[in-house]
Amino acid sequence: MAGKAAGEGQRRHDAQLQKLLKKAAELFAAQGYDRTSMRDIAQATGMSLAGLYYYCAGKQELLFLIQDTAFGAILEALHAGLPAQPDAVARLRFFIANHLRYFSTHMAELKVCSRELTTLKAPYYAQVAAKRRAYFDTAKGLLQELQAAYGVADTDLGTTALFLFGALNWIYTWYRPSRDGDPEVLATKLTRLFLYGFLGQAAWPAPDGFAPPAPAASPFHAEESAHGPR
Amino acid sequence: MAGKAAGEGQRRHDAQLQKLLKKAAELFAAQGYDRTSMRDIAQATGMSLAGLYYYCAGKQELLFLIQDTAFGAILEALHAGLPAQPDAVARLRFFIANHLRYFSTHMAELKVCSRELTTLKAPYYAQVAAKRRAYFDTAKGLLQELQAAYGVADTDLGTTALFLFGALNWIYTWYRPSRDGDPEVLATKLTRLFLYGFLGQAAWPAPDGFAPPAPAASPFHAEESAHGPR
DNA sequence: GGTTCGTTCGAACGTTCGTTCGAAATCAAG
DNA sequence: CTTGATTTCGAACGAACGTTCGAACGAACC
Repeated sequence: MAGKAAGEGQRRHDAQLQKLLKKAAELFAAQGYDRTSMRDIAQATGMSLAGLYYYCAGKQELLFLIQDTAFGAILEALHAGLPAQPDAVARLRFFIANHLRYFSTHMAELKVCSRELTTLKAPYYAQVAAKRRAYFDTAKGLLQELQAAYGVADTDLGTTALFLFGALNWIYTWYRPSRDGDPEVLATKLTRLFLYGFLGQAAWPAPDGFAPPAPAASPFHAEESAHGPR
Repeated sequence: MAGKAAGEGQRRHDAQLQKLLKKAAELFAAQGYDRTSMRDIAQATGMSLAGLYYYCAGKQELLFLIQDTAFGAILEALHAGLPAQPDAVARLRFFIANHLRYFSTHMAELKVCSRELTTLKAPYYAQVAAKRRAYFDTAKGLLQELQAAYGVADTDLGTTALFLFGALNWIYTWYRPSRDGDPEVLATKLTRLFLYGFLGQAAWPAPDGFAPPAPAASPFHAEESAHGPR
């Protein structure tokens, strides 16, 4: 591999690494990081135990690469799509839908991101934490927008954002594609629940699951929101 | 220890076991189950490594006892207090407050319950899962009550309940008593957010954190709910 | 003192872990 | 074929793991 473009070998090398990361993520997601041994990963990839170390520096680096690329991708997709959203409500729904969309296509990776929050150590931890912080701050910014636009009195946006993140990050413990259906439908449901609450959900007209949220002038329809007991 | 009531020795034995469970829970919460060794626990309790096995059958049983007693206690407190609540809204708030109250006094144990959901194996897992299921079903029942009382159209209560559990179970990742304050205040905040949403929060008059929720005839105050952009 | 019983522990067992290393295998280029 | 770089792997290392076992301890009873 001297004369040839040197991109050929590079590409193959990268492809092998991606396959390794994919299998590792699946095992970490299924059994947890600590209960997964390098021997498990070797067997799943068809490589030998020693062969793994040609593609990565160690077990921690595997976890780091999984988390870092997952957070990077979800952040990139978020910032790529946000500017096209017409208003604050649509932006929040896009944030939620983006999260669920990425989750539905990379379930193992995102599960590992949620479950192994504190597993990485000194050199690796900081970089992932920075991306997670950026992600959180973006969400908090969206809530601030909503707060300003609708005159919401909320003295403690951080806590509110953490409740939302809780609902999002807990999904990995129960979501089953066959049972829980399309991520877009789930995103609509969670957006409505978060914005209008369990008792006020009906106030937001449900698009049949897919349509972007109707950017109605007023999110409340007076007649519909006047639910009372009986 | 033959003539003496045999309750004296029993009591001391139990006290020692409780101390062991407490320390084990703290270590499991701080480092995770897998990263905590029996040697760590021995050192934290002042016992020798072999001495631990006089009080428990093994590491898995430690985790089992921690999870089983925690779930048992929170379930008992829940069913003890629910009947005194006047209406469906008060019952939901009590459920949330009960969870946060128990969390604030047994942070390590509940963290271990949330984080090590799938760690227990065959003989132990089923019993804890049954209690967790009972806890979840109680919450779902409360939502059904609310649904009936307020005419909420929600085709999928299970998902809604899981969003609520997500917010609750995620708290262990960020809650710091000094920063995040009283659990009762947090419970009020989460109850309002869940029932009325981020945009509808103001509809529920905020008791200064402690008072039970006002069981207003209508949860929505028409004038206040008519927030629009700007 | 001697016996008994509940309690503690040092020492070790067998296993599994992450990682390393030097040698083989593979393969395009000269 | 030979060369040289890239890729693979068998074998082993030292460390840490959960658990076991038999001996020792201390306090109560005869």
